[in-house]
Amino acid sequence: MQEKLFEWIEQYLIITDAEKKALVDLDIFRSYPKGTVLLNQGERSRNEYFVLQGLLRRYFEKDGEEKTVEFYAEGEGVTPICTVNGEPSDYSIATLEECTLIVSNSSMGAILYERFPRFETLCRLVSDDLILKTQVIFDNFKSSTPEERYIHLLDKRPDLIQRVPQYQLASFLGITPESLSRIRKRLTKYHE
Amino acid sequence: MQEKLFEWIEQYLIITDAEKKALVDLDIFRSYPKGTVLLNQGERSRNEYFVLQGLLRRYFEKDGEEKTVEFYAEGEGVTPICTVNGEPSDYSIATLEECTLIVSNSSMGAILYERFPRFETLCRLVSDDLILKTQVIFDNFKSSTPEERYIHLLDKRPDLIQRVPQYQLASFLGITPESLSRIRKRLTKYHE
DNA sequence: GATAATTCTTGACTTTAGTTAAGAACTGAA
DNA sequence: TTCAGTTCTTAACTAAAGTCAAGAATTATC
Repeated sequence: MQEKLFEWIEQYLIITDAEKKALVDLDIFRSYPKGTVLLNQGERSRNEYFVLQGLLRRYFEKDGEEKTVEFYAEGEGVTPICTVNGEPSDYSIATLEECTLIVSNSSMGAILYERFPRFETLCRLVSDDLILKTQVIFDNFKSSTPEERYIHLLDKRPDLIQRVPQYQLASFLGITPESLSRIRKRLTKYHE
Repeated sequence: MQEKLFEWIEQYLIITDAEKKALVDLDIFRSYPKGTVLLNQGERSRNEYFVLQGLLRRYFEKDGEEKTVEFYAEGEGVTPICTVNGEPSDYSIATLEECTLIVSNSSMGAILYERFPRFETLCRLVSDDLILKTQVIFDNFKSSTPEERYIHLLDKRPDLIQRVPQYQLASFLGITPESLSRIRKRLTKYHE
């Protein structure tokens, strides 16, 4: 399972065996059953999560509604966003499936940075990459209609369509479940 | 003018005089008149821009339309997004006002990282901060109506309303200029 | 200061999303 | 297998955004 982590890291930076060992020694691998709430909106936590197996959902409550804003599948990580400096989190995080995760916190990060300065390089590279991806996604989102956004999702993250309830997908696309249902109907009509 | 840069940096990390000098020695301060296109969609460039004075706009062409996706005012920087590894840029960048900018490229970054490792820490902190801000903005955007998004903009970046043509703001909000015009009308009606 | 170009507003009309409500389809647990 | 709870679809209606076109207001240029 930890091989998945190393594979992912080595997209960015080749690491030594000593560095691998340092990571494993932190004892950060954890499993959770489906439906586990890892973090509740309003709670303070410094944990960060990286998905080795399974699917996470990040969401928040607004006007009594649950708004789903992001999913994290294998090889994706919940950045410190929800877990900053002991501030109460704006978001909740829950597992949508049984999950194997890497759970770390900033003090572990500090230890790693000190012992292996290259981890800081790694984190910067990962951050820069994430900024880039997020911005492209946001820009596309802005300049698309709900229908185009759904088609785009079908293209880019087809797994989500299978793994996630539609009302959560709808929220993720910034529309109502009813609207998503109609969009799907519209698309099948013209596609067959 | 360079004081502005140091002020901004020291939100994240206090730097020494030697480090300040290293920055200034890179000779990175540049001025551009209003309307200068710094980067054209499709061009390759490794430059990064940080705004000391003035306003930048990032945009791209889609269906023959110019889609404005972001503005960068004083103290904001165009991250390497448009300027990755010699890939043709997905975006254009232009000045909306006369600008004083810091123009740097990744080779300068590499020099700095080597001579002053703390710059890598700085960049990571800045990146993490940007990820956080961008995600919060995106999440709000997703779960808001166009009208709410405009009200939010009024609240968070009132300067933009003054400094940017409305049709570019509309695009930035993901709507048509006509729609923005009607939203403004609606709001003044109920507000006075 | 007159003219041209750009930007903004308005109106009429079309399309799509939001809302509310009902019921169908599916899922999971006893 | 049945029942309850959840999720998805449909329908009727309302509200808002997109589109197209015209003209008003503003800004830039000579």
